Amino acid sequence: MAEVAAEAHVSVKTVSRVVNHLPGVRPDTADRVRTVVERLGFRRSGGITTMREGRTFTIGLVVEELANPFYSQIAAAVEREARMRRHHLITVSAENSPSRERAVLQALVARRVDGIVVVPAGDEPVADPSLEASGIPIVHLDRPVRGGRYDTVLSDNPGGMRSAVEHLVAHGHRRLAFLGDDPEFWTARQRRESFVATHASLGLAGPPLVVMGPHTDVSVHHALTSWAGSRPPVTAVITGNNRVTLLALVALRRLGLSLSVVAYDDFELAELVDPPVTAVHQDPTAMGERAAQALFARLLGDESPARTVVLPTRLVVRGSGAPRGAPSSSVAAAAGAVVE
Amino acid sequence: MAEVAAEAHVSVKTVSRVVNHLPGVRPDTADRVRTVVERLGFRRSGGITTMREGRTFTIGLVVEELANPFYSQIAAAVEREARMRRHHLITVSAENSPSRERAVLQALVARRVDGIVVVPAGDEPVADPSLEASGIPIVHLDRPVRGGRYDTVLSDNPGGMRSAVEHLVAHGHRRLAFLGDDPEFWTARQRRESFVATHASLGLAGPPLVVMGPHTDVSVHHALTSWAGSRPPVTAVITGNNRVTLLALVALRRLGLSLSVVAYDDFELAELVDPPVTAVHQDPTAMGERAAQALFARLLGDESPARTVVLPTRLVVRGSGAPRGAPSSSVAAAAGAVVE
DNA sequence: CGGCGGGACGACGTCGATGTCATCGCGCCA
DNA sequence: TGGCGCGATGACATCGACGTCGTCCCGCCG
Repeated sequence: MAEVAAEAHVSVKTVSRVVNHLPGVRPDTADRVRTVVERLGFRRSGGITTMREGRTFTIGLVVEELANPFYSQIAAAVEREARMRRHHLITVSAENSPSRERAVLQALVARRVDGIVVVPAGDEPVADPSLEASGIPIVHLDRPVRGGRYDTVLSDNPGGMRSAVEHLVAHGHRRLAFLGDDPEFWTARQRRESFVATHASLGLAGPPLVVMGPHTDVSVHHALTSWAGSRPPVTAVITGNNRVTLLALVALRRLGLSLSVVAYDDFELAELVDPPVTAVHQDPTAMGERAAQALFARLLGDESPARTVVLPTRLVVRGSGAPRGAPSSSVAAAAGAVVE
Repeated sequence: MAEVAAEAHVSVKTVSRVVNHLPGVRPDTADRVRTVVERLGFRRSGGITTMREGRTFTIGLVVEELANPFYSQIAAAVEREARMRRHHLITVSAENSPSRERAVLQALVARRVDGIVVVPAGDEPVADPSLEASGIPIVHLDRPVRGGRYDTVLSDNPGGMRSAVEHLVAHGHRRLAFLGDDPEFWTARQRRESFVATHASLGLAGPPLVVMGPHTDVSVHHALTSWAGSRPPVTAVITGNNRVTLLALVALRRLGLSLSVVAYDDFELAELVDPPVTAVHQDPTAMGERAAQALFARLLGDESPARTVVLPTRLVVRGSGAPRGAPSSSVAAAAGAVVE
């Protein structure tokens, strides 16, 4: 800038005025400055406004794994909201490790991001004094954190699971199983609990069948074969999230089993699998939008108490919920057992 | 920092030394300072290093659409490479608009990112003097730009398309069609050209059948029905990218057509579609990694001339390439028509 | 013709952290 | 006991841009 000023025989202040379209500069002087600015390819140093204004017009997003479609849809939504407000988005994968998450959050705070949307890795709040002292607004997404001092956007896991179980039961299934992900995940536990509760409230016989992760193709393979071979056999499986769904569908195909499936987490090609997969749709786009909107509300000065929003899920029926494979008589028998 | 210094009865310089683990501070003094730092929750102002070092330890990624799995895999790979090098990643969707891309690049330059990976929206270089004057390293990914002054990482589109065509012909298909995406995309044009060239080089009869996008379900529906009804009928379709693949598979299912399909762009559930979809695998993860590596090489001072890397594709055979649906005699007849 | 008002412009301080160099104080040796 | 050397520490300038306020000059009016 000093260079430009010298070249144009003005002070840096005048250059500043011209660059920022401030009044108080004679047109001919402004022209001269603009010419030099053009010639020297001068640009403001950007990072400097950070210092004075204390804003970086950048927000951070911490997810588990960016390659997972669930999170990439969230990231796309958050980025769009940010872009609409002339902010940039820094996205980081924390790989579901609380220690990594803490490091990542600290790094984002050090970068002076204006706010953070985070899918928490653990249930415990990140006890980082500097993070709290920074006063940077945070929004929790998809999973709550004990204490709940921050805005939180969740999906209605109990409702989603209930709709899945009820759908299967309505189609005559009486022996259902839940193939959940790692119970370390809050969402996995929520879905398990709702599965068990709904199982009981519908008066289904026997203990609820549940196998939690973390899963590999082997563990899924084992769970499915044992369920299919049990007496009476399991006729329908609910998968706990998109990772589990993928493993389960592959295993079912390889094993030649034709259990009914309801997938928790909808996916783009659900319609194309044979049979088309009925799924609980969570709308990660809406989740990302709501989280970003809550964050920007805080950035605009919203000082109200932390809120928790629970977004509804939607059961997308595509056919995989109907009884298949087993002789129709057995289905009829099962259906005959319905109370009421 | 001044606050800490006053509290600890030392100068800001000494605080600086302690915080940065610089030598020349008595252990007891350092302890005292650390205690105060802890108590006041002091953190370096991050953005400030920008001013002196001129580095932000942040790189930018510009893609078309973050929700598209192809790009989200790229983003995940670039983010991982960046994280390994203690850099942050700002990801922006340019929605395939050159003007938006230009604005986005300018914003990233103003943010003083250290480097940029961009999937160019157009063929023409972004003629922005300030961008070039900034001296910020840029790597082009997936699509080249005229002039080619920057490092570029591409996928072997001609080779990928050739492998797809050859695979289908090897399975007896003689009437193939290409359902390409918008020819505004360089990759779409490359694949079209390779389809036509391979079609000719294999001595297939008749003009190559090509319908380019942009596509909607209607346009895809129309193309597929007209191909299926042509004389002799088309027996195999190559889809131009993951967007087109999705539309085509849905349309085929709805129409009840059983054309063979080879998808350009592999996808996670390709194995689960009925029949499993043979696909040209581009490995977006490797593309993102290579691009990031090239960028960081520049950041470390690599001054060599711009290089272009072309990554190989891999045909993942899953069964959808084999003739289907049509009476076996017609396939046999087609197979009988093979020259040699 | 002199004073006054106002537009145009520049000197200087500011932000947060750090490089540079001066200084301070202490112990040791001649 | 005076001087010297060295480790510890601080004062100050610096980076880039902008806010504040003073200054300068010109034209207009009494």
